[in-house]
Amino acid sequence: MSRPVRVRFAPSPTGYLHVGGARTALYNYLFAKKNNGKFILRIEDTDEARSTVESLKMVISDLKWLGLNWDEGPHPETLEDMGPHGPYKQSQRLSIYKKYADELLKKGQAYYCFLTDEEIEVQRQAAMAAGKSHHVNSPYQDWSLDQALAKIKEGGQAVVRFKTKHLKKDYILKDLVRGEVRFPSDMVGDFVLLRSGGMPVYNFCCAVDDHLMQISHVFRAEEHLPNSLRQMMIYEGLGWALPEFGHISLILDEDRQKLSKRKGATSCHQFQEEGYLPEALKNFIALLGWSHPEEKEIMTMEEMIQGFSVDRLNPSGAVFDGVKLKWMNAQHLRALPDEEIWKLLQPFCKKADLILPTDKAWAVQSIQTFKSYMETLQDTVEFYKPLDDSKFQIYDEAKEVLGWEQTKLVLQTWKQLLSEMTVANLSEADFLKTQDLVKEKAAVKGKNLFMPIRVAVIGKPHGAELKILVPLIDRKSLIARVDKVIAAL
RNA sequence: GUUCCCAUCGUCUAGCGGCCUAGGACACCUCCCUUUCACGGAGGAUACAGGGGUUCAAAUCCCCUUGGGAACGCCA
Repeated sequence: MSRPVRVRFAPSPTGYLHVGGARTALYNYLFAKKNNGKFILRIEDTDEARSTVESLKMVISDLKWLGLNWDEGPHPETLEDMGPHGPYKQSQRLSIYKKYADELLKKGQAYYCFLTDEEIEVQRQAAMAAGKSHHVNSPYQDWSLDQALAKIKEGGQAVVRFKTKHLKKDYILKDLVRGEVRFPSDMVGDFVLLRSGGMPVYNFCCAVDDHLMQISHVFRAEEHLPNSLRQMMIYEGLGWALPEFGHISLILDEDRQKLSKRKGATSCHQFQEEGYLPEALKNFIALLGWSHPEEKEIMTMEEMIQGFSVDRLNPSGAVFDGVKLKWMNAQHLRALPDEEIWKLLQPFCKKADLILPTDKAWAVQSIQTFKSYMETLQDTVEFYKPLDDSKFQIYDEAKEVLGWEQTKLVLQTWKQLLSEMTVANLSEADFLKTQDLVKEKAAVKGKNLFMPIRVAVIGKPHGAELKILVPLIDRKSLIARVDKVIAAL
């Protein structure tokens, strides 16, 4: 209990950060912060075929976007190791793994195995046919180390396997979220520690690093549960004390399968591009498998940290509901100060080639106008499009309004009034006055009056209140729009 | 197939033996606000997978069944 809290997030860099990984990182982060511990980022890049520096940068950029800052690990900018337990990239720790593999080899707890893929496949087929679990049964497990070394000298290709046969017992894992989990030792076969090229495999590096980096608690996804048995065996073989483990439930898709890239957005980067706020994404994924003690729904990071505890982690899987995420994003977005929203919006406007006024008063006024409509930054751009003359268009949903018999008269009357004015932009009162005059002169009222005007202003019959929308557009532009709509009648 | 995990409204969840004729949130429906649409407000419908125990008392504990999921790699 006195052990200082040190947790880690250990992604393998194979692309942008997946939301499942993000949640694992988040829980580790929250746990560290809550307990005055350290949050460590370790890079599991021992799969040479899949790991790239580009991918590492992607993962790091997502982590940075989320604001999950780590105390030890690759530096967020330079990628250079920071912290006393480096290197933090497993590909740079090869000699360390080799050393412990040798130790296990010498103690007879691991052995060189010369089985080929083909031979293993034959075993597997036979086991399948017999309806048994297919674990490798290596004829080399009882070879002496010298015997194996001699064969290697002759050019033999060998992997190092952990010997499990003699381990006849149940391993009990006291899981922080699942309680006692009992694994029969024969649940796994002799698993690989070192590949034939000498590159270590996940379960081995993970155990070695967690121990060496003095990790106190391991929170990871449920899919790793069976790996825990292998890692427990390694810890036992090396005579090390186990860290605490907590296996978090899986995030599922609509079909209740493990959320995969094949179905919709799954990477943090995608959500960023779609205009989600990191605060909202974190809030949402935090609630997928955890709940605040006071059942808070919309939370700040600080509230999550304060309310976080392992016993509120839910062991059952959670379906990722994009609709709720959107709602949550809207809540966070609308809670932001107007200037802040405007600032966040700029990259999205730029991407859409929107040319908008730059003065602050206009910006704030426009944000207030659209605030109650905003869900993501990306879709907020849609509300701004009609405000850019070059992007003004008449939407299909306006067709019905254009077909009304009074529409032409209303628009012509309004245009006439606008033309007679001299102000650059109408004020709210100005607009209301013109609307009343149109009502009077054209003798049209109700939706037959304001719907055509709305279509002339934004190209569609639904949207924010006209009296606040109109002042955002200059008068000349308004006239040009009316002309366009009249021409389309 | 084998092993392990899981099981409350459609979804996320609260609930850790009596406060539960099961609470909240998203979504849905109705109404109010509103000369549109949103926002907001007020209501509504909807769940303890099934069966056995244990107990005075079970959504809560145990067992079985069923259903779902994951893992069984020289991936992580």
